[in-house]
Amino acid sequence: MTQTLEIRPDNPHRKAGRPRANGVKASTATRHDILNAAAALFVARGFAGTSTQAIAAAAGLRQPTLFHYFKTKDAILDALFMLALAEPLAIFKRIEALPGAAPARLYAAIHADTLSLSNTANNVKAVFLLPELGHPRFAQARAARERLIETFARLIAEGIASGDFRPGDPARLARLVMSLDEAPVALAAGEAPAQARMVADFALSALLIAPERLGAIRDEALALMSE
Amino acid sequence: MTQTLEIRPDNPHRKAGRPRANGVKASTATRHDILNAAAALFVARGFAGTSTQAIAAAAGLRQPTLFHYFKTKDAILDALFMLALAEPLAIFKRIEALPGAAPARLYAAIHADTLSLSNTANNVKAVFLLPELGHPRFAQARAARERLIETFARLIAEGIASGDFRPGDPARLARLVMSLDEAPVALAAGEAPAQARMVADFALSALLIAPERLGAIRDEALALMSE
DNA sequence: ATTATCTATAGATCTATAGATAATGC
DNA sequence: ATTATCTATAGATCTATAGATAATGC
Repeated sequence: MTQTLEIRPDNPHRKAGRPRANGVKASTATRHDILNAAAALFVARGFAGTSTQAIAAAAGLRQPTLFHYFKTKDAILDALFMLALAEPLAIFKRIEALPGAAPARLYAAIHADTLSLSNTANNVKAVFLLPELGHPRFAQARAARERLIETFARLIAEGIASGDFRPGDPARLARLVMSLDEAPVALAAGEAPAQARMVADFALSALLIAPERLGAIRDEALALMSE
Repeated sequence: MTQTLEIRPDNPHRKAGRPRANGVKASTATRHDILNAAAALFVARGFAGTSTQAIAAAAGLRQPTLFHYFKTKDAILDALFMLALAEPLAIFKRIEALPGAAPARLYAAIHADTLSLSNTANNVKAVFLLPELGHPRFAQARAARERLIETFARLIAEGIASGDFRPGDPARLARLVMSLDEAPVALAAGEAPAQARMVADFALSALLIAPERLGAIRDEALALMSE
């Protein structure tokens, strides 16, 4: 598992096209470069606080060139939302179909979500903290993220029903878990796995009636995922 | 305790001044109204995505009137940050001086922080999720918030040393706790105490080696605070 | 005389479009 | 012929200032 969110070069064989004004050889994955630059800037300055000029400059382009790759500025943010959601959505779907007990599957989901988001270049996960996510024009991305939270909620409800988790409102607990996943963290290279484990351990310890089972549940979860 | 963050009317006896263009009688707490309007808009649309025109309209004023109360748009956000930080900073200072054991004091801190933020009109707490908090011009607010996180970290370190909490990196755990406190939640009226309890219970359950002590710790914490 | 507001507007953006241009590909 | 880029710019903002105005206070 742990497919990275690496975006494939839009056109790996590209040679045509006017040279860039800055003289730098064009990347073969300009779209990817734009998304990376935009993610870093949106997270640092906000969406409205980042001009298309700033994104273009960070990607080594003139401002109007962005509109060759994205119809509007909104479309850039939408692509980032969808990019950060694609992998967790696929993994969660798989996890929900697995046979294991609720605690191990919840551990696996939290672990995979934190890891996938941390994996992505330039902490794409932090885009979910942007207020724009709440705007109607990004309803699709918001709905996809709600599906992730609902998966957490279902697994939590299952664990409460089975007597593994302490009683509580699964929907609210699921939101707390998601806010742990999306906690803004500056990760050095290679720290993502440790962060994923810390977050999943923290969440499961909070939910379990018998937290001394954490180690066994972690092992079961990681075994589930490596199948 | 639980002093609310209610802002005092800047000038409760005001009668002078040109009438408003919208005909509505001027509030006696215009500054307060502006902050409330701005908080709701910043959280919904982001800081740069909210025009001073929009804030003024929501407060029943013409756009330039804002600048009678705040020198710049930045100053509005800065006032919001400081407003949301004032109460937790005061409470944390008190808690650190209290004699109780680390778990109860940590419980008290988390509970008070979640409650204080939820108390404030218009979910001011969500302003801490705005990317602008990271900008140098808001360094003072960011530093104040870091002091809150350091209080969590000190209490967590103390609890680990005393054998109450499971081992871990106090600084990272403190950030996880803060992200629970600031989890974006739409609270109906009167739900804030339940949310504060849920967050504090969740955090302490995750940290304690013996989570069956949670009930006793909660009682101790609430007793501490009502002294 | 003081206060809180207003109207008008300068100057600085910022998004997106139109259309030219300099490469490669055939 | 197609592609990726460029330059130039229209039109729509948006912040903040200047200075007038309509109340109350003395």
